[in-house]
Amino acid sequence: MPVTTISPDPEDLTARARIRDAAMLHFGEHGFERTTIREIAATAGVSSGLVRHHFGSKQELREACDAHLVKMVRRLNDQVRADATYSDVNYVAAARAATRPYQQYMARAMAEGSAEPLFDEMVRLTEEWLAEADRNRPDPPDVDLRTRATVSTAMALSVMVLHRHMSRVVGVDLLSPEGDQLLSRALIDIYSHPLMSLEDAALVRAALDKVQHTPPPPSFEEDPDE
Amino acid sequence: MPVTTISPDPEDLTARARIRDAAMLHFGEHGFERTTIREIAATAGVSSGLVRHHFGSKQELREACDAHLVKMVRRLNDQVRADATYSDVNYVAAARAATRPYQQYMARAMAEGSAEPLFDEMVRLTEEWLAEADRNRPDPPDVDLRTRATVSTAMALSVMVLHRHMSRVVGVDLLSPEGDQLLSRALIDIYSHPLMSLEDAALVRAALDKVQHTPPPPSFEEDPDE
DNA sequence: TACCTTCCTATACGCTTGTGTAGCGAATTT
DNA sequence: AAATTCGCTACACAAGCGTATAGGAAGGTA
Repeated sequence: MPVTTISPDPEDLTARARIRDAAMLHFGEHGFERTTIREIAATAGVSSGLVRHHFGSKQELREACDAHLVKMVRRLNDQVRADATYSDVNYVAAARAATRPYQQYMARAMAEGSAEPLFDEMVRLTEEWLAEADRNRPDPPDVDLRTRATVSTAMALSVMVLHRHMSRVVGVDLLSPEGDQLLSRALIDIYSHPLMSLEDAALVRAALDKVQHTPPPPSFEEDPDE
Repeated sequence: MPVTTISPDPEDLTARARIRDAAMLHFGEHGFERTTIREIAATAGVSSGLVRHHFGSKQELREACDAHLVKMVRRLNDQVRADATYSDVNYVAAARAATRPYQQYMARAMAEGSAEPLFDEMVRLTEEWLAEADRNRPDPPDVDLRTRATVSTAMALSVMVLHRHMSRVVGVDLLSPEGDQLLSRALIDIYSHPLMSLEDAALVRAALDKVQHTPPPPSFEEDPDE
């Protein structure tokens, strides 16, 4: 399996890299605000001062993590694309499997509004993908490619961002290998079946056209007991 | 429009309610960690001590917000369901419009792993919806109803959770009325068109069966420059 | 040898935060 | 009318945080 390589012993990494990895671990697990520089330093096996020495501030450390994430995902994407053993049909699953080590951090970053370049790039890739899908489509799209790609990207990412809720409901850790199997199958099943018929879609569109010219959205009554 | 009511003047609310509303506002806008009790108190027009008096602790205040969110969404859901002016076909859009005042907070709560009961309830509703859709489906589902409902729910929530990224890319605030129009149309278009053909789905499933019995997922080489 | 840069630690500062406590006025109860 | 509760404020505290600074050890360079 050409893309597979042993990740180096943490002992072999430079302190800077260890700090970054520790930061991604903690940021991914507890979020940016709830993790302290001291915790990161502790799991990296260095002093807290060194964190500042290498990254300047907590915010800059986060940006370094984001940059590293983008770099890694870009590299993995290239690797998977270049690898002939992955047909383009199971490309999605391969890409998801590839980004597994960074999923936790990626999910947090996305949820917290960080990692903008990564989101943008994913939209770009989805655009290419959708543009191709549009060619063997009977009816013309109702909205522009960019918007549809954005929504599709968000949907794909949602399973990462909300994996805690999902795991709780399903009863399986979706970030584990078994959970990933289950999730992949569910995604395939959903992706290959429209949730709405074309007729219903037309009906809703018509309803939308009507609503568009009516007064602003409804507000609602508050609690009586307050 | 029967469901529409004027929301009461903030001046008319009890301090407790004002605090809760202010908390939902700030939590929704900046997240739980980044908002301070003092900020909440300030926008509620009360002292910070009163916040503690009414809610005990910041965490309990959050829980009160979650509870209120659940209550409101449940109520709005009942209203929309009971209202005959909404056909069940544009039910989804109506529900989204209905929850607008709470979208920001809801998105944060979901992303931060809070509001479990609400997610669970949404899954339950999606299960009912999917069960019906399953009846006019040619092929049998590959995974259980619960799992598919969970994934579908997460997807539906993604547009809320990632609305910042999406708005940035699209160039329109998706929480605004115009953005909502655009978003609705995009969702309808996506929901009414499978992103993957049944043949491709079968192919990927087959690939998954093969992968299932091979060694653990690939790990990747680290940066050479560290 | 002397000097400088790089990597790293130790310690401390200043600020913000959530939380605790004391107390006041008004309404309600007895 | 007295007592008690309730809504609310003001003030203080202890802890934890990010950040800053001073300095030591190692290694290269002149």
